[in-house]
Amino acid sequence: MGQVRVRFAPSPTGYLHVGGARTALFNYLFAQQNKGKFVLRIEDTDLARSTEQSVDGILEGMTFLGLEWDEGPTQGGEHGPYFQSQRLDLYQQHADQLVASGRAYHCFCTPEELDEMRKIATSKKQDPKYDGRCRHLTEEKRQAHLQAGRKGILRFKTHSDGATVVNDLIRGKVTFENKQLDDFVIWKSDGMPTYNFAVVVDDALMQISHIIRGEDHLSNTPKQIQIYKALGFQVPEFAHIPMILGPDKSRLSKRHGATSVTQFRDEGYLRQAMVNYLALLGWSYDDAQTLFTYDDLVEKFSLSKVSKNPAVFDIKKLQWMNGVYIREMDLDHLYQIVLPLWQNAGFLAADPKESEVNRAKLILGELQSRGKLLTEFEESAYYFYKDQLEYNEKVVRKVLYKEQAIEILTLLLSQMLKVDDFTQTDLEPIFTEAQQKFECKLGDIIQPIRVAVTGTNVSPGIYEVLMLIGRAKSCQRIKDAVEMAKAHFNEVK
RNA sequence: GCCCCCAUCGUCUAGCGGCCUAGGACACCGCCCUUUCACGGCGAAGGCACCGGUUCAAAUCCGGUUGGGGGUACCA
Repeated sequence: MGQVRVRFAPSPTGYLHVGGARTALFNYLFAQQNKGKFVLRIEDTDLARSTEQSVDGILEGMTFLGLEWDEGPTQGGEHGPYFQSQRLDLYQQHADQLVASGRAYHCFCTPEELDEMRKIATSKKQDPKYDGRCRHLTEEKRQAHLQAGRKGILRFKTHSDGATVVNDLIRGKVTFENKQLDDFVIWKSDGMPTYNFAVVVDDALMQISHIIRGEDHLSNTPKQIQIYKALGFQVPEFAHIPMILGPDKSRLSKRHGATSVTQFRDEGYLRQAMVNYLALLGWSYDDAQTLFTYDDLVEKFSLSKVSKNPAVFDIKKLQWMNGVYIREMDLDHLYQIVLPLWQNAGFLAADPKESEVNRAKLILGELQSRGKLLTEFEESAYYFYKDQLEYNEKVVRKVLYKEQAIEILTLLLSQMLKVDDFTQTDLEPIFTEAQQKFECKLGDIIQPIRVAVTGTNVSPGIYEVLMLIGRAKSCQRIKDAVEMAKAHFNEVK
């Protein structure tokens, strides 16, 4: 076997979705593992639907996932160009070749005629295939059509006898009867080649050795194989990986929620989690390992372990995995990632002082095991930074609007103002003494303070929270809470 | 309609004829830890789609049924 060359060939008609990303990942891993090349090619022959914006989105998604391509749009390569729209002359040459060799012919049927043809066929319970009526057009008629200004299209003359076998690396031999195929279009009237034609010319010319793509392409493979052969190209290896489905088992799409990888990034997912999860969608290593580093994947990935059945995308597992990677990450690294988010939220200055950085890391350290998404750290950190608390009304009513809560807060407030150092060592005794005095559980002391200081009943340990918020602000908030509770009781009366 | 692919807990999967009274992970439930929430620890529940074969023996091989997915475009 020569050098391994694989490719990812998205059409820029939308963002990079998880299905495409997973396909790109498998290609990337396979290339890395075999010291081969990973090619990125943009299949933009659909003039109506392709957009530049989509190209950017796809590149952005790939970059986020760390799927670096060896040849492609940005840096080129010796088999370029890498946009199909810039390879028209190549397709033209090969189409001419097929016409010259008698394997392709002009067809002047109108869409209406074709429609009619299919309807009749269907009503007669026959396959709605093209009947090949233009296959034997005389040269005069052909010229006449051309003279009349009809552009026409090109159809491939398929072999209808025998069978075409796709030797799939994942599924084994898949046999298609050639009589199932009709003379399909290879050149459209808008002057562009069709997918099934362009993909073959490109993969052959780009010397792709293994075509790893979604299972939705399996049924089209026999057509492509016939073109490979008609053009005298060597047929590459194929590996059709299973589809990714939504929770309702239908093909994953926008209506299932987030499906573009950049959107996942924006929602706070880490590259490692995304890659790890995607890798496990349709592939597994053994019965024990679920966490894989990039290097691990490159080493352990194999097409033979790719499963044949479609996989349902499970956001819950992705979230769990994201949490795992957040927890595993060392604090400095996590800080670097969260920094821009916090700056954006106004928590930290563009160029924070060292003391601020240290405090931010301490806060983040407390939050680290409590978040599954990076974006959660914005909400869970706000009371360390913002002066104005957003009280959770339900919680306030339940915890603060109690006669005893006012007493507890008042007592603790006076103690906290007196204490030498605002640290756990000095703070803890205050709480335990209060607990004894009120003859209650420690939690009954802590919860009112927590709500007073954070506005909610969920936070890191209370001593850490107090220390990180600081004496002045903590005491002020407790004072505010007491006022608020008192006001509530006055109102009730 | 026709063609192709697929079928193990709710989900992702291990399993490639006896090691399976089917293993792991997520989710769910319970318990522990505890100062709330997480984290962590322990435990429970939960599956070989169905029907026939082949075999001493089948989740594993074969056939059928059912179900799901894909293709059948001048989309890719």
